[in-house]
Amino acid sequence: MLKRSFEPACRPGMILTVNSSGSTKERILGAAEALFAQHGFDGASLRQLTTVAGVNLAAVNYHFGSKDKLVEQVFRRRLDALNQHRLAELAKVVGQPQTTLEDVLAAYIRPALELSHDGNGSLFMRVLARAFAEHDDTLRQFLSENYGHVMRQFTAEFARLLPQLSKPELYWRIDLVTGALTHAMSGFGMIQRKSDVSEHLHREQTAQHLIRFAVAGLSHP
Amino acid sequence: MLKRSFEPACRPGMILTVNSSGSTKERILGAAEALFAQHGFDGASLRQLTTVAGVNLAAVNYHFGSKDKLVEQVFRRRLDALNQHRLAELAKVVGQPQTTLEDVLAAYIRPALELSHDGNGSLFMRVLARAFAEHDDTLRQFLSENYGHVMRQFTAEFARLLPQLSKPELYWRIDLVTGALTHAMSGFGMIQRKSDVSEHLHREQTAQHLIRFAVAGLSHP
DNA sequence: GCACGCCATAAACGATCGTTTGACGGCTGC
DNA sequence: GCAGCCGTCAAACGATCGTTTATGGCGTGC
Repeated sequence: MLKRSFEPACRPGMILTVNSSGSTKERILGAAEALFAQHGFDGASLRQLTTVAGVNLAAVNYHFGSKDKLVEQVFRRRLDALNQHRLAELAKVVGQPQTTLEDVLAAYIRPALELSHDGNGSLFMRVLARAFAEHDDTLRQFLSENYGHVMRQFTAEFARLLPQLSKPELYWRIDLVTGALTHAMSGFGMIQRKSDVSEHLHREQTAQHLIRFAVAGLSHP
Repeated sequence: MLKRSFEPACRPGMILTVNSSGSTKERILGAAEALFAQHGFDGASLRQLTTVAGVNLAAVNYHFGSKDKLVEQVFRRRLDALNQHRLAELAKVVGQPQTTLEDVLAAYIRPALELSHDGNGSLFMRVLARAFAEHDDTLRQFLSENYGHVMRQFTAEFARLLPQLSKPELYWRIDLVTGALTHAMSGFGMIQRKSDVSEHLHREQTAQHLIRFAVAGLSHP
């Protein structure tokens, strides 16, 4: 059921395409993303990680200070870009005369979807799904402190577009939709790869499905 | 970000009410459920676990064979009952002349909700949410082998009630709904405790919300 | 009475963990 | 030329991991 073995995790067909490209810090971050997605934060050891990254064992503590700090940087690297992207998209649609729920949801979902379709980005979505499942208070606080304002801005927009819903009701629905999206995004790494034909069309279809699902989940009577 | 420290995990206000009740095996299963929910399968050590359970360190390997087997039993104990309950509820509604989507979803959701509202059962839902996020193939196979027939039965019923949806479309929506439910159930351990007044009413409201959300997510045009 | 299975216990096993250390080469600026 | 920082490296540190072993108490059946 559990696996922490070292050797089989490095079998030939593995991801370990991360090494031999970019600086040491970037290689570590890439390998960390892949191994955290596969084996979790506890399950992935620094020895696996540095082997996959093709760097020395001590490099992690030299460049990041500790394993925990490395975890934090793995989150920061992706979430900074993701939430910036989300805010930019949101700013675009709220400026328009007739903002719809679909527009706002697209601003929330599309950036995450693009990330999950971009090679290593899909691995990060799995890391994120793991993190949500952890229910760790430290992580919760980290997310709230650094990216809480984004969620608050979107929530305010949802509240404006769905005035018939009470606050608890709205929060609840947002929570459910968030769960569905996280679940879906973290799974795309596997589903999506089944047919790589017309990648762009597939991505557009996916976006439409997710947005429609979210609209239905948020606005049903 | 990560915590595997031993001492603070056993601070006074902790869950550790598990010990000193029931047989050794049951105490171990209870403590395992709680610690796996909090710290994950890798993060929870057998030494924490046996301390919380009030049993000897060797007891786990004596009664279960290994830590992995213990994990499996933690799943079996709850999932056997849960899926049996689900099938019983499903059998009730499909026997009726006019089966609705709400009925089938209620048969799927209510048993899980009851489990998540029952003390340690809510901890198990968190364990389950973790397991889903792991994306572990071994676990996937375990679930498919032992409980796949339940999901297949429900899926067939969904397909019968939603003939306008293509198979891929249906599977997708089920996946999204499953993600939302797992996310929600695993979170109830925290949300629900905020107001313990009229527990039964709250539970009924929750069930209604989840079912309506699922109906909307599955059957939107 | 006593041999035998069942279970709890303490102690130890080897392996692996995250982290630290000290030495070594390559580079820049004086 | 050489002092000084930077990044890399092998090696070791103590701690903790899952698992195994040896011992002994306790009850049951012959």
